[in-house]
Amino acid sequence: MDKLPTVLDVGRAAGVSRQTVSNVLNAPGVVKAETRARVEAAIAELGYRPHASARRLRTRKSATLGIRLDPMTNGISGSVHDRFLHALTEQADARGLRMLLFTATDPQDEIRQFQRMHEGADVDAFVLTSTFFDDPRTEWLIQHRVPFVTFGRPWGIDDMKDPLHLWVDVDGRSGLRQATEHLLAEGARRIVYLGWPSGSGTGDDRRGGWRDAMRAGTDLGEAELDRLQLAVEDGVAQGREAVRGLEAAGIRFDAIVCASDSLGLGALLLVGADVPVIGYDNTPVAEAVGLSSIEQPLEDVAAGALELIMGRTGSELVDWEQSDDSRHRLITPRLVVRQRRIS
Amino acid sequence: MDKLPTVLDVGRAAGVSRQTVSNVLNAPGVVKAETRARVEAAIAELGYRPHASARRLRTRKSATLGIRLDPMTNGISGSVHDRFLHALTEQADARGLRMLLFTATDPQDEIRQFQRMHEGADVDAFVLTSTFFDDPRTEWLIQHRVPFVTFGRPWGIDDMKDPLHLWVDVDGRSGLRQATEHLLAEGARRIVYLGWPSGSGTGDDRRGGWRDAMRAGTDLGEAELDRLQLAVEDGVAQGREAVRGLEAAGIRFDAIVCASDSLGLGALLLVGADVPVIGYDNTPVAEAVGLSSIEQPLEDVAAGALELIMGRTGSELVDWEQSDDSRHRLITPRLVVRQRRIS
DNA sequence: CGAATAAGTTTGATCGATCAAATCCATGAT
DNA sequence: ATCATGGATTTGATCGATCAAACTTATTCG
Repeated sequence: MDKLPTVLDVGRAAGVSRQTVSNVLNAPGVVKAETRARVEAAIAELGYRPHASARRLRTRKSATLGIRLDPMTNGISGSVHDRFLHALTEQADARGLRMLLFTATDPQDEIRQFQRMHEGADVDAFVLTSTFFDDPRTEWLIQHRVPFVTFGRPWGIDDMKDPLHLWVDVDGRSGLRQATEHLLAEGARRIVYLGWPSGSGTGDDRRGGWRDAMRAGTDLGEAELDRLQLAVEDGVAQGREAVRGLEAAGIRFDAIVCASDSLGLGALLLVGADVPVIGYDNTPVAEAVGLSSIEQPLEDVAAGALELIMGRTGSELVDWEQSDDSRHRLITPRLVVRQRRIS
Repeated sequence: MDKLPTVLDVGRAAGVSRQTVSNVLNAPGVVKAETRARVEAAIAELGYRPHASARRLRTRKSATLGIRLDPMTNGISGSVHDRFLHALTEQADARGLRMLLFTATDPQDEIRQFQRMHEGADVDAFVLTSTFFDDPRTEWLIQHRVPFVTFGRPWGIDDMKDPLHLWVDVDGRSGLRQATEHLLAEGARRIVYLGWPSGSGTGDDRRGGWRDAMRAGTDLGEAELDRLQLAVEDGVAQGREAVRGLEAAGIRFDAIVCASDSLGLGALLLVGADVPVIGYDNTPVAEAVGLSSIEQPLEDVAAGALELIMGRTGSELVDWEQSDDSRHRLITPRLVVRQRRIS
């Protein structure tokens, strides 16, 4: 046989019509058990595989999710996105879905890609990461009724509960609270928060967790807390310099919690072994140098994203405009305590 | 308009037939310039986008490459694969190609996926990474005439020049030679090679580079070189213990070159600041701690892979069984020297 | 007993594009 | 003036599957 077998060939071999073969594959329930067995045997014998493109043309579904691969050069925290992608691909695979990658230079370009891929029936839905304030991408997707789910809350005030916006996120506030409480329990009092400038939803959320725990667990006043709070761009060097500045200013502290492992490592490189530091993201770097960190359960995030968009187990899109289920998931991260290896 | 426009709609709007529209898209040369302009205007006006699945059904091409996402190896060096994936996706995108991800539990499972995706016209070709000795996957692909290219040489003795096996790889021997020569130039003499047990092509290749340079640049005998050569499994802890063992055995050394950044970091955590260490892969960890390392130019690897399989600029498969071009690319890595940040 | 109902299967049409062959038309050679 | 030539465009068929409706056959009920 030269050509690949089609439903017609299988039907002939099993003595049934093409549609029956199709039914065996897509709606086994309607076919008599005996017939089904015969067809299944023929499928196995001929090594038949459905032609994905033909099916997609007809059904206008692709069983494929699109996700953008960030340019993401600055290594260290890039691994979060990569690990999420791993988890997502594995779980999608288990549901018979596949992930189509693409890149884009900017949000407008990304929207153009959305359009192309969705209209061409390349993908059924999109998974977005690193959403930001008033994200034009989610607006476009909602407006054009293209299904999607984001890893990351829509930080705009109103969007937050927008029923059309499905999202999964990690509760950074809880993460920082855990980290801070852990240090408090170990006897630390003056705990520094080393984070990013205000404005990023994610960063503000994490800072909030530290403040919550400090307010509840110490008697430091707001002004004092302000002094223990550092805001710099992400990066190892930035983290180090920030802590250096703190020391130079003569501000005492006995532990540090950070918004990222990059910052955490920067701090680690400067302070003595007696000052505990906790990072965020639990990257390979943290593991390698023995930096305690907050682990984002990305498997759960991926599972949540798929669940929201495809239902609990299916590989078909859920009618998300009807469904009454909750339209988001907030996942609690976990503190990983490590024994320091450097410094 | 409710439905998306098709070639027919565009044709009607421009006063031509559907095939002419198709030609404007796929063979602009055969259409008269004036007509073409009219059709292009109609395309823009209606916002027409070709339906990818329909095109694929007819042409049996998908303009998509499949690549397996590894099951998340031990963090630190996993980033090489991820960076390669980034580079590949970006360059594929520039050619109008897309990358389809999948996962597999083992080589047999992966082969099953090859079959499914290829027969379903989901992908035109595959990109394989981390090939190994007598890899059943490449054998299967060759046997079934499925186009593919590997990142990594086929380490089997005969496969190496197999004209049906397209491959790109990084010249690890050159990398280690560069690293070793750099240290020799800086005055080191007794340079340790910290690598993996024999048997992996990649590892043996790298060790060869160190030995080349040591033979040429020192008067140490073979026996002495054997003593300076460590073979352990990859990992930070393993690297550290190996070096500790060396010290315990009373063997003197004044520099270390490694087969990976994991091993390099392990070594770094143990030796004094006066013993230079050079890792391999130039991972974010290396950058963060200031470990010198060997950078694999993954953009070049990705470009080479696409070039081999799709031709210099095209987005169509090259007739690789005919082509007389070279069927592989060996890329030279680059030493990145850094100022130590820890220890 | 005949008609309504359900279960199982088949047939015709369709998804949107491209291939292959046919048609049309202007030009130049005979 | 006739016919071959080649460029530009159109028509018919097809890729492989699924949908929607039609058809068979067996079963049930008034």
